[in-house]
Amino acid sequence: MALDYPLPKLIIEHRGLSKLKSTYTDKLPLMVDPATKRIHTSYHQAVTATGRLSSTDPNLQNIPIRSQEGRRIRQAFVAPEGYKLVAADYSQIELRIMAHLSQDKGLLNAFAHGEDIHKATAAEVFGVGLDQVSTEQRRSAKAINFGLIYGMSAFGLGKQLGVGRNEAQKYIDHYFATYPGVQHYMDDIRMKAAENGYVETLFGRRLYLPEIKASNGMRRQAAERTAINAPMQGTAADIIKRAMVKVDDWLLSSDSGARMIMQVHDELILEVPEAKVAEVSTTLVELMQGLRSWMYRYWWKPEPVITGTRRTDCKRVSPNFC
DNA sequence: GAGGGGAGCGCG
DNA sequence: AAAGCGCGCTCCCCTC
Repeated sequence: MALDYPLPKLIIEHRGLSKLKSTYTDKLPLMVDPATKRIHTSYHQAVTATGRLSSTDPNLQNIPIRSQEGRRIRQAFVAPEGYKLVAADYSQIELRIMAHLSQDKGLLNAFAHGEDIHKATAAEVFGVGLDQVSTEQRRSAKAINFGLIYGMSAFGLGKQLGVGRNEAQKYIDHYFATYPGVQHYMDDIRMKAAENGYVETLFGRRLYLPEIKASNGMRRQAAERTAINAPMQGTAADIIKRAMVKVDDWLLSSDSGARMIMQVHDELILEVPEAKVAEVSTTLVELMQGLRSWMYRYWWKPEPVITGTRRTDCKRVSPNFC
C-alpha cells in the first residue's frame, strides 16, 4: 500500500526512523563503559543453529548501514586517536561455498575467472553476453543467487522480483539448466538430510533436523530449506572462526599494536596504529584467505595467554566470564 | 516488577 | 495454509 498511498508510506518511514532512534541513537550513548570510554559487546559461541556467533548488550552485528539515515549512526564508530579501523570481509563467501560443495563446473569457472558473479549468472540465465547484461537482469540474478542459498521457491522469488510465479519459475529452471551441479547438490542434500537426520558443514559440525521427515508438508519443507542453507552458512561460520584464531595468534606474536575488535559474520574489524595499516592489512587478508596457516607457526613461540573479559553483569555464559 | 510472546525492523 | 536462512532489540500486551 505504501507504493500507492501517502499514509502507509509515512507509517513505514516512521517505523524505520523510530527503530533507529530507540535502538541506536538513544541507547548506544548510555552503554559507553565509564572505565574504558568504549562500547563493549558480548559474543556468544553456543547460540545459533548454524555456528555463527551472536552479539548482545548491545548487538553490534546489526548496526545500520543499508539506509542513508542508518549510515549516519555507523559514522559514530571511530578509531582511537592514532589508529584506523580496518575491516576485511569475505566476498560472496556463501556462493563460493556452494560452488565448492556442488562442484558445479559453471559456477566454479565463474569464480575462478574472478567474474562479477551476479552479472555472470545473469549472462548465463538470460542467454546474453557479459557486456549485454542490463541492470535489471543483474538485479534479478542477484535475487536468484541469494534466494537459492535460502532454498527459496518460485513464489518467493516472484514476490521478491515483482514478477509472476510462472515467470519466476522460468528463471529458476534456467538457473538449474545453467548450473546443473547446483540442482544436483540441492536434491542430494535433501536426501542425505532425510537419510541421516542431520546435515553438516565442510568441517563436520552437524545440525540435526528432526522435522526433515515430518508428515506435515509445511514443516518438512522448512526443514529442507534449513538443510540447504545450513551447510553454506555454517561452513562460512567455520571459516571465519578459524581465521579469527589465526589472526589472534598472529596479533599476540607480533608487536603491531593492532587489536581484533569485532566480527560481523563475514567480516573482521581491527583497530590498527596508523603506521601499521598497510602491513597489518596484508597479513590480515592472507590469514583470512588461509594462505599462511602453517607458515607463521615457524616464527611464533606460543605462550600461555589468558583471553576474555571479566564482567560482573554477564547474563549468559557464567557469572564472571563472557 | 519480571518475564513471555508477537510484530516489526536492524544486520549478514 | 504457506510458500527465504540466521540472529537481537524495542514496543506492546499480557500474565503472574
